[in-house]
Amino acid sequence: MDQPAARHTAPATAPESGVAARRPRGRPRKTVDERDDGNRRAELVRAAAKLFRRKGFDATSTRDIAAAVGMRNGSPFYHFKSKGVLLHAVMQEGMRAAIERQHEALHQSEQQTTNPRGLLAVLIRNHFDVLLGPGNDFIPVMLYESRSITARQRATLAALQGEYEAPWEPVLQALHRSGQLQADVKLARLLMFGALNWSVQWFDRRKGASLDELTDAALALFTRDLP
Amino acid sequence: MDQPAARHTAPATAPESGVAARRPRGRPRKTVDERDDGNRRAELVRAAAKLFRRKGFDATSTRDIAAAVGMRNGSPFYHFKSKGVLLHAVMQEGMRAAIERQHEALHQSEQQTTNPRGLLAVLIRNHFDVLLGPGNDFIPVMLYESRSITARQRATLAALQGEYEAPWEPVLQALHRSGQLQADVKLARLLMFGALNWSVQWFDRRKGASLDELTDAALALFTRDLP
DNA sequence: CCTACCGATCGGTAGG
DNA sequence: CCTACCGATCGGTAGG
Repeated sequence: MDQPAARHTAPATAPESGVAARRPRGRPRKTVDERDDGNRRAELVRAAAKLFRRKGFDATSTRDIAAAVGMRNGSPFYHFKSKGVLLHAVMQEGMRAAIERQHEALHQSEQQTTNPRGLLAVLIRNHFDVLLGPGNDFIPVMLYESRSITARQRATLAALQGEYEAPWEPVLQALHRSGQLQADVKLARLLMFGALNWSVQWFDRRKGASLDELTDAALALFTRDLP
Repeated sequence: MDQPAARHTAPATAPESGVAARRPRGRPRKTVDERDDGNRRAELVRAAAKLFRRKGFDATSTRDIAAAVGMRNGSPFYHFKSKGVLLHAVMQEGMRAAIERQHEALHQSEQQTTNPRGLLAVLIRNHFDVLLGPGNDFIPVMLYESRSITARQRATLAALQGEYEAPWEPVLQALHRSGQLQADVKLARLLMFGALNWSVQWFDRRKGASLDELTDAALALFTRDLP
């Protein structure tokens, strides 16, 4: 069923290159210069996303995450109340960035593209970027670790997901009306997102198709030419 | 991105109905009657599949699994050398059953159906059954816990997956030749399986579409009528 | 953000 | 397959 992808056995506790060295030691906490605090938090989220994606949420210890940013065992809890809150932060940050990125992609192309098929191409291409672009670990974590968040956390994410999916709806409706998309729109959307999201499992940036080729294939698979 | 699905918070340690009561207490092990041993092993695999699916591999303890079949803490290790071997057994058993089921589905329909689109319908419908049918936890576990198996284990599964996918290839090729499938065949196969496999994340047997309706939608989405 | 630590859980094993 | 147990790991906290 198309489910390969090597298990990265991981160098266990290798800290990010040089990060530990750059850590300002005796600095008083919470000075006027808040950049430091904010950066540390963002570093934690980024490192957590990377580890959660590679090893899974349960298999990643908070000690792993701390080590990745050059902190000691208990220090992540200074920034996040619990490991679960950190996971949620990864997902939220991922959705926030994805929504913004999609906005920009649509805005940039709106000058040239107005036909539904072109818009779908933009949406799909951007979605592949969000899923498979270098350093984009946030959304894959959200997609594959949703079991580990609470109902309340899931609710706030659902709102963001609705925001993300909103621009797709009119495009799919238009394609359906013109006969370029035959299937039931709601089921088509679910199946389409599945096809795209699953690419996380098999896509390898180093070999095989490019994201553009992937987009072409998806578009050819899902839509037909105007009758 | 279409990623809801409620988290089954689970009744924690409710044993299978009556299983514990039926356990033969003082029976000597390994008598001529080997049925018992085989059944216990199969029970473990089934219970493990159910728990692995609901809570994830890492979040499921071997104690959970033991309790689910009315065993004590260490007893699963009498049947399986390690938790990882048990996971692998779940996946293997799932693939074995899926392959057999697919064989039968193709055989049964071969009398009536010879056109590629009809065959694809049979394959997709059967795949939905394998993924979403009642009690079918094995394949979802394989799809979503592959990170937790070793490279060697993955290799044996890859062989089975190849066996499972084999009948799809000529069907997709034929559809491509006739113009009913436009996209590149290899990428189309990967995207299609993604669309189907992802249904595990959102499909709810109790509401919404039936597996037949799902199959229709997938077929309409992926293929076009003969030109 | 570090130090030092606690309580709980877990995979697995010996020995019957 | 049970009993009893070990060593390791983990999330989280107090106190500075």
